[in-house]
Amino acid sequence: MSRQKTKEKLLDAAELLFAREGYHSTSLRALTAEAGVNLAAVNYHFGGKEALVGAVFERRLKPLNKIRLEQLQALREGAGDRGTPAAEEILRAFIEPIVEYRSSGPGARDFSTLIGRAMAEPDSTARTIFMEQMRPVFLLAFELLCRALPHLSPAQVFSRFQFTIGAVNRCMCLSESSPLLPRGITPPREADEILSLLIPFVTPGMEAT
Amino acid sequence: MSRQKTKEKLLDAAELLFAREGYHSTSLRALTAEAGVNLAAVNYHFGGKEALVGAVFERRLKPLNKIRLEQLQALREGAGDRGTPAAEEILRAFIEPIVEYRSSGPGARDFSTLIGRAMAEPDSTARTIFMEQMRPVFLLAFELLCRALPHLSPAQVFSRFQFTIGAVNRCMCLSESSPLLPRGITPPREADEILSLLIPFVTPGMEAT
DNA sequence: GTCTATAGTGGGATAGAC
DNA sequence: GTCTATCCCACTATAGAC
Repeated sequence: MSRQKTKEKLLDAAELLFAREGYHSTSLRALTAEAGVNLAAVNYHFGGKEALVGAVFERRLKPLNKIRLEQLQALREGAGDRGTPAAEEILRAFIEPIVEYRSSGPGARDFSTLIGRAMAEPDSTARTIFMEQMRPVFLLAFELLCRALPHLSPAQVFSRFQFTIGAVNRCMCLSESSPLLPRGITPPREADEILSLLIPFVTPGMEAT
Repeated sequence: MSRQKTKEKLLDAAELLFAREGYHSTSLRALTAEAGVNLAAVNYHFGGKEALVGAVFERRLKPLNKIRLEQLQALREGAGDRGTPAAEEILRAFIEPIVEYRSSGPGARDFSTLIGRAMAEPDSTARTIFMEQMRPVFLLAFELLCRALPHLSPAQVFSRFQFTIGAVNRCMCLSESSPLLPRGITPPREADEILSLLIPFVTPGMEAT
């Protein structure tokens, strides 16, 4: 009866604690306590700690990348009408869903922090699952970008797209309490605001000759 | 007599293993074995594992940021002659040293991977030491950028500078074996090449109206 | 300054009752 | 499906001989 409940509670707690403390620093004891379930539940439902982090990524990333893929595919279809979609539209389809998602709740916010970390971490379950889920989205966006920017070599497009991902990623990790914040500056919080800073930054960089 | 030797060996091994396996996944046993020294040496020379990671960052970051600060200060002094230094020059002074440093050897390469991770990780000794060392460099670059881009608000300059850092950071983490690499693409390896991709990407983004 | 041996802790996983 | 109790292991840190 409460099978779904317990699994969900574990996923929520894992998301929160992995984001806040890191994977290795979070013990199953702390995790199950936070979730309000028994210590053995992780092993029963997921088979172990590693599999749990995989499930955390999969739960959020699947619907998110579905949206991104749909938007990118719509761009590709629609392109027949009026040539190639502009780089800005492609970048928006890639960036907007994650930025909006981040603002959709505290759980989503923790999750986006996790993503930021997964990209920097050495090979791990989290990284592998993350990359598997990202691959089709990344490759489609890359293909469209190459078409939109024929004056650049694929290698150039690839590098610039990586820089773009880095910029987006930095956003995901940026907290209000960054020790680098100069006096009087507050980083943007709303999705719209973040997008209206990010898109005008990455688009000219992508398009530059 | 071999005090310096042992300390250096430990720092080298820590750099390598922390970069490859992560901080928490690296045991003192593995670390001292890699360094070819005794298990107790870490505690004797550094006082513990945490202090060791601090020393790893300090050893590399101090000379690196000295170069960056000098270049930025030279830009500020020289600005009197012909107005304000261009955003591109400021960004180059910030980015060039780390990119060149990365190519200067395998140890430096591991270290730059560590930096990439330190920025995404939750609060830890590594992150604190890193931020302390970066602060003066970051603030001076920020101040110069604000002057070079008077059409932008300081908050805008801050966000865009953060995006820039994200793009640079992404470079530091990018390995040849990225699971996202499309067929036939090889990421750049030489410092010059990386710089000539990075600078033309971030400069137009910073300067955009 | 370096080593061995070990104390002391906390972790992931599991057996078996309910 | 949930719980308690426990096993077993790996780790950091330290004491004390050399």
